[in-house]
Amino acid sequence: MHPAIILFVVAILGSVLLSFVPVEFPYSRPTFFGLGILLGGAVAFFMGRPKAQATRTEDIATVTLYVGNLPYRANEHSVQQTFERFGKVLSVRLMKDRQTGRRRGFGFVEMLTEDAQAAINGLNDQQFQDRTLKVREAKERRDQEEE
DNA sequence: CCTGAGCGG
Repeated sequence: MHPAIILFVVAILGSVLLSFVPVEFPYSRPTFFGLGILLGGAVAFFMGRPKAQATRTEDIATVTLYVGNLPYRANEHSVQQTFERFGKVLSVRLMKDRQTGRRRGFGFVEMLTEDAQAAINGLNDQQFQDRTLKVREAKERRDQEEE
């Protein structure tokens, strides 16, 4: 439900509640309505928060980098640390065969678009744990990312 | 552990 609707309903509810309080209730109807607005606003605030975060996440421009020729002993943490020398790393996925559990020697690193080129320049064809890394923009296989 | 081109869940 939209936060604004909740705000409105709570406000209306607040003013209607006035009819159930004694006549000598010290607060006026507009004041009560105002309290309803405040309460509704608080509800709307907390309901709106996760939504706002999701929107911000979608607004971050990222690229997924293909990382090939990885050593089988490489773990996600070491790869992430390596790429973080060049910028913000959003996610690291090292692909391994689901049946055998064997590492496949490549993976994907999601980075901020503004940092990705530096990571490609800095890491492609560079040595990483005795292997020569291949780093380039990933071909989008499933969903489309910003470039 | 085993493997060496490769673009995923």
